[in-house]
Amino acid sequence: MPKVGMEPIRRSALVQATIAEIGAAGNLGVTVEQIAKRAGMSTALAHHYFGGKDQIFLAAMRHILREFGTEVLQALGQATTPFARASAIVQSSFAPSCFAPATISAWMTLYAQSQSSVETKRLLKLYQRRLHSNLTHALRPISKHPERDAHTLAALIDGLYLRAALSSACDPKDACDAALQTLQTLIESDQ
Amino acid sequence: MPKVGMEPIRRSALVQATIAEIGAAGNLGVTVEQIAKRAGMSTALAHHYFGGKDQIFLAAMRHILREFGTEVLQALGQATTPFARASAIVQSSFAPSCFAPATISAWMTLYAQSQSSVETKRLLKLYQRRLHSNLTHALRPISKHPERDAHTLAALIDGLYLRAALSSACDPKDACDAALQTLQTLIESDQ
DNA sequence: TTTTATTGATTGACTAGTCAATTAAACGCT
DNA sequence: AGCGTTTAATTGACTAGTCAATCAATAAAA
Repeated sequence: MPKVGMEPIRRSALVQATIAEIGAAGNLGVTVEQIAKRAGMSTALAHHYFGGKDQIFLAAMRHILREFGTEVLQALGQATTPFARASAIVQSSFAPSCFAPATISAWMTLYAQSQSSVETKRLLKLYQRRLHSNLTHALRPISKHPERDAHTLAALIDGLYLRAALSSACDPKDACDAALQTLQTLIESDQ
Repeated sequence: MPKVGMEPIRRSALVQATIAEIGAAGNLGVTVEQIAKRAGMSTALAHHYFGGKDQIFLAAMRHILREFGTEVLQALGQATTPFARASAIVQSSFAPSCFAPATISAWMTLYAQSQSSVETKRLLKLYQRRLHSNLTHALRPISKHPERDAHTLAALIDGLYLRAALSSACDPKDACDAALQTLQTLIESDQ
């Protein structure tokens, strides 16, 4: 029963299903059939709309990155002071949505895939550049070394995320507090 | 031409070949056949000694972690002051051996696999615990918050490593300097 | 003769991707 | 409004390939 205009609906369903399946499996060992089944369609249709498995995965990765980007943008919009801006970026990075099992798995997979897929690497670099740029902009009025501190803070966020995501008693709040604490220390230091 | 006592030789060759293949492929999409071929034996023999693909990969991961552990231990042995100890840990984490393509890929794979393999997760936690413990011990005499600063520094190391490993112009030295700089800042801060 | 090392050949299962065929909506023409 | 044509949606069935794991058989050392 073909209804016209299904393409965006199907694509979105496939992206959602992909993220869900990666979350359930924990890695990229997910078949197109599983994804298509969860999205309520045949594998042929999935191939029809995306062309291949790689494209499906890339679309899912882009979706996660875009979602994170809007979350940061929204948090930044409500911040009025430079410190509040830096703080908002940190807090967005440890938002509950970033710790959904599917998101964690997708993020880890992103790192692993970046070693063999240039497009995945490009995506990851894009995320890192944006994070760095946002932090630099926020820190410029309050830090003596905005670039350097942004770099440190960005790496710290990634590292704390890794540790929090891996820990069984995964507590995003502790990681967030640690990052905020270090942010404070960095801007207070003269050196 | 069966010579007795081949087991340790074969196992070691398989581990080396696994790391090399992961480095060449960039991910876990490596077949037992490729590994066995590089190690100069049949797939049947690889299965004979390790039981299965998972075991081969786990052995490779353990090997990398053990190698890193001895590197840290050696660096610690030459350090006399607390600061030198902390510095040695940081520098070991950014040693050239950690940035061999194969090591980078293995490390990324480790993160990704930890989401679906409990044994891999266990290995990764072991590494993190050791790093944290080493840092805490080194920082105790020179930091007002040894535990907290160790946690921060450990996360920073992981994050800086990720960024350095991902960057095209991969410069371990810059990452190392950034970590040392932050170490300095942390122990100088009263707060 | 027992044990260890070793492999070629094979099996069984799985998977990405293709394709021809089907259904019905949309469109154009009168 | 009716009718034929084009187009989008959809899938079952199939292909061609891959891969982990097994096993029976062989060779030589103990």
